[in-house]
Amino acid sequence: MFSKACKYAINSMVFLATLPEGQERAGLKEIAFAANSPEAFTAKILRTLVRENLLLSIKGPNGGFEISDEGRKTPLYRIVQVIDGDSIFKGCALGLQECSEKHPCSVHHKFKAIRDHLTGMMMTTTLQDMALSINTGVSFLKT
Amino acid sequence: MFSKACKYAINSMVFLATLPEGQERAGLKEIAFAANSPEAFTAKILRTLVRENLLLSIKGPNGGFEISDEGRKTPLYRIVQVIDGDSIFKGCALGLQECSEKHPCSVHHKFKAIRDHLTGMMMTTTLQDMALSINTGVSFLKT
DNA sequence: AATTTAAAGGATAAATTTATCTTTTATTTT
DNA sequence: AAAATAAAAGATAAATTTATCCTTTAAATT
Ligand code: FES
Ligand code: FES
Repeated sequence: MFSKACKYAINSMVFLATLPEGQERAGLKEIAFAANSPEAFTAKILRTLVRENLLLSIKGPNGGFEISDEGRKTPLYRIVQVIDGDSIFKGCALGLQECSEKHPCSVHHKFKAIRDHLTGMMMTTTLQDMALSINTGVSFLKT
Repeated sequence: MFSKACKYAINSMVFLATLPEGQERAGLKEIAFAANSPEAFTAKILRTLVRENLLLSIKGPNGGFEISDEGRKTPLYRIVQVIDGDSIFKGCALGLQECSEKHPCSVHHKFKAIRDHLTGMMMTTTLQDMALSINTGVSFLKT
């Protein structure tokens, strides 16, 4: 469904979103541990998120990463789009170059309904929402 | 969503399912062309499907592949399961080792609904259904 | 200013997926 | 029986994704 890079990105962002006001900064090591992702690979992914202004990064002692205000409000959709592109939201299930009503594949109608449901869910679920669910003990970040 | 190998498998099977009674056999070349898939790679995938008894293969002159009766009735679900495994139907969206109600990730409830919808659709859509939709001109196999 | 800390950047490597090519085996036709 | 045909099998290669490592840059502390 999503690439590993994308899952690492989501889990890193959600972890940062769970941190309380005033101590929202975390270092790479801490993030990678919390997100269950390999450190160096995570670093690379975080830089992408920084470039997208979803994260702030601070160098030097006591440096690290913070989720930006924008990042906190960001829907899950955006993370997936940034890391994996939007083929999962737009592409044909069976590999036709274009998914369209005009030239549909043999599962288009059934598949589109599901894909749109997924898209809607991803667009309306923010990292903040996910973090809250974790902070209230309803769900979990790690296995 | 699905791997290329999986899309090639589905499109090859659907193509074979579109062939009319009495001339249901096709060679690798014809199949690969119809399914828009690379020939040698397709050959490898077809062998997997033969091993699963979803296809029959005949060597020698006028040889080729035919969809088996079992294959014709097979739900799309089975092709995906054989080629990609069932992580798409069972796995956690965010990478937790187990997807479960007891230890859910932060999108579990929302995601599970969608995933189950997908699973249901894939279980109830047979290759025959897809082939019929193509044969009646409602949908298309190639771009 | 010098030292330490931690991210940025870039090079490299491992693993997996996708793709191709060559030889062997089975089958049909001559 | 010999030749031709087409899939099976296995080796190899290219491309992509995942992962690690090393040097540079920026910032805080001493
Ligand atoms: S054309 Fe295949 S999903 Fe729309
Ligand atoms: S635990 Fe993540 S989808 Fe079920």
